[in-house]
Amino acid sequence: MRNKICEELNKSDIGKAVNLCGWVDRRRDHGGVIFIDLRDHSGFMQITINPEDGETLFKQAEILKNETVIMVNGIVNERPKDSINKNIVTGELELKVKDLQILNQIKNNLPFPISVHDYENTKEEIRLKYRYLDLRRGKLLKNLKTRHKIIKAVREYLDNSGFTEVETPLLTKSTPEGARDFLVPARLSNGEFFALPQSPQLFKQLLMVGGLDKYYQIAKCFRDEDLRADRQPEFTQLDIEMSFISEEEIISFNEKLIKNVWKNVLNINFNEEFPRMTWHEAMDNYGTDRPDTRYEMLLKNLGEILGNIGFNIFTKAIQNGGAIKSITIKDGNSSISNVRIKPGGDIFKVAQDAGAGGLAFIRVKGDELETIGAIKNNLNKDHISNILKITEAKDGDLILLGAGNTQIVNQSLDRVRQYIAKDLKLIEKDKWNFLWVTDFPMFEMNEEEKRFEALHHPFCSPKNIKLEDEKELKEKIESSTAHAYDLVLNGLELGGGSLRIHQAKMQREVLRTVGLSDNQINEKFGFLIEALEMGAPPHGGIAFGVDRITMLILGEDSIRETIAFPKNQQAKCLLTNAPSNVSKSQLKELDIEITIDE
RNA sequence: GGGACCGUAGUUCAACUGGUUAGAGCACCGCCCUGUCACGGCGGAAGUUGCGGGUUCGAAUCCCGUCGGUCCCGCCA
Repeated sequence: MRNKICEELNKSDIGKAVNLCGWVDRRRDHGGVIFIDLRDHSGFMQITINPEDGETLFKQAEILKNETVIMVNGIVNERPKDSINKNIVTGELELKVKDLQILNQIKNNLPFPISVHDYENTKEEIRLKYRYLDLRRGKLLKNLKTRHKIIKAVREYLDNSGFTEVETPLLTKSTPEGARDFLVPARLSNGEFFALPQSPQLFKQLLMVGGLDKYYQIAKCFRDEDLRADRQPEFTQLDIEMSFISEEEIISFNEKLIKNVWKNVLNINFNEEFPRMTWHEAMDNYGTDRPDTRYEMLLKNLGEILGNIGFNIFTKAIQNGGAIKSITIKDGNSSISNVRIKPGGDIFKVAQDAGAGGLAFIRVKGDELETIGAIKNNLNKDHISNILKITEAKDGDLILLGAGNTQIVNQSLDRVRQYIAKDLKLIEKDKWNFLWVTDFPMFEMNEEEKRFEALHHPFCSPKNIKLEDEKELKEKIESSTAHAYDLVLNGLELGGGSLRIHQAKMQREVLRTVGLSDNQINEKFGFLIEALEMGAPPHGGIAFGVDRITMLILGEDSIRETIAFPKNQQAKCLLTNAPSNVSKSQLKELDIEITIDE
């Protein structure tokens, strides 16, 4: 059909006859001469039509509308010197048209403008409904190409490192804990359901038992939970698993893999090793397990000083086993007013929304502290100098304080820290702050349900627990640390992994600890435990969020900008109108009845 | 499940404190124009202000409800 694409053309083509296909991006009709910007996936080429070229041809060109699909045949000409357009690659050329064919006509009034010149901030709702038009606008195509480049770099790297890509089932078994499953009715086993995988976790472990040694997969995963800008019900993981491997080996290998992606896609080299931090250090200093290290304002512990000065809220916090922590805002006295940090203020509200009862503050003025009387009156010189020392606060700085339940103090100061960093524009652009967070606890207490939950998942291997000592196994496992690690980038979790449990006895014990009965364990995970009994090698791995990596590399705010056909926030596909009703006969075949009252 | 913000022409936006016939750019339709490149000029059509109700002499604007959208919390082993 065509023998060239627009941006392949250069001066060496002058005088040659070529066929081009594409869309009418824009028509400039001067009455006598008509210019058309022809657009294809590569870029633009101006085509020109004069009345002398033939009456039929000219009349055809006169009525061309934007986005009409055309094929043109003509001679590549050099443009007159004063008509060169430096803004486009083919700006020194034009195509003198001999023949023009309309391959597809368009209806009037497209839902939104396509041409880059009319690129407008279109409502996402209609962008999703007409996703194919949105794609044609170019930005999304560029994003998809970057995504492809990332995946290609990953595949090449892993292939060169001896990995095999294996597809694991999409129709699989529902498992308790974790996210809600998407269920699929199984016609041949009436009344029973498959679940779409939340991750290929157990299958990749079974591949290790099968001796595959090094596995990866660009895996679609499904979780039926509410959506966010960085969360879709179906998303893509880069899933990796290796056998006979240590935690250190996995971390350093994957660090190289990620560095390779940044090198290939952005041509950025990281010569230093990614910094590391234990989970406890992260929680202590940042109040979160995915710290954004692009800015300071670390959390400082003031419990020892302020816990016994006689200020009731502080005293209680410490007595109840909680914490008093602070963040220091450089020059906060001038940048943040009292209105904002007192009840009703925006910063106060951020802390409050995170569960904090309030937000105390201290303003440093010279070597004096300015704060409410109930705090100030109980501070002696030693207190003051210690506070200044720990908070590293100087004249003009503002110290914000949270007191109470440690988790709530951490969470609220973390949110306040992030909020202020954005508000005061403390985040430098083009920073790539990777961070490994290690040594996650195996379990945390779910206070509502009064039971332990796995912090990562119940297949992580606990550190330093001896399987032989029955008593130690039971006693120590609840408070144990996992061989688990997350890779964090600029405060966002890129991926996480662990060494897995490869011994059946340990796996049973961990599943018991998260509250499963032996019956439930056998029913839900019997196949895994059986496999572990038959010569499972020590193994471990990691999974990265491909959508998130792509989003960060592109500098987008939503993973929807990295996915060809994403769902909206109600988990609907506005293009196809899925999900939708199915016919009665379909339901009958499955013995399924819909019982929605209203 | 909860909170915040939003919904005006095909589209992007405007319309002051509630006050004429709800305006403008692009797109669309018609006419003119032989070197433009976000071409230009003249003219035209295009609106149940998401929907329903209320307050008012008067509602795009205020109130209530509802539908839709985005962001966030919960949730996401």
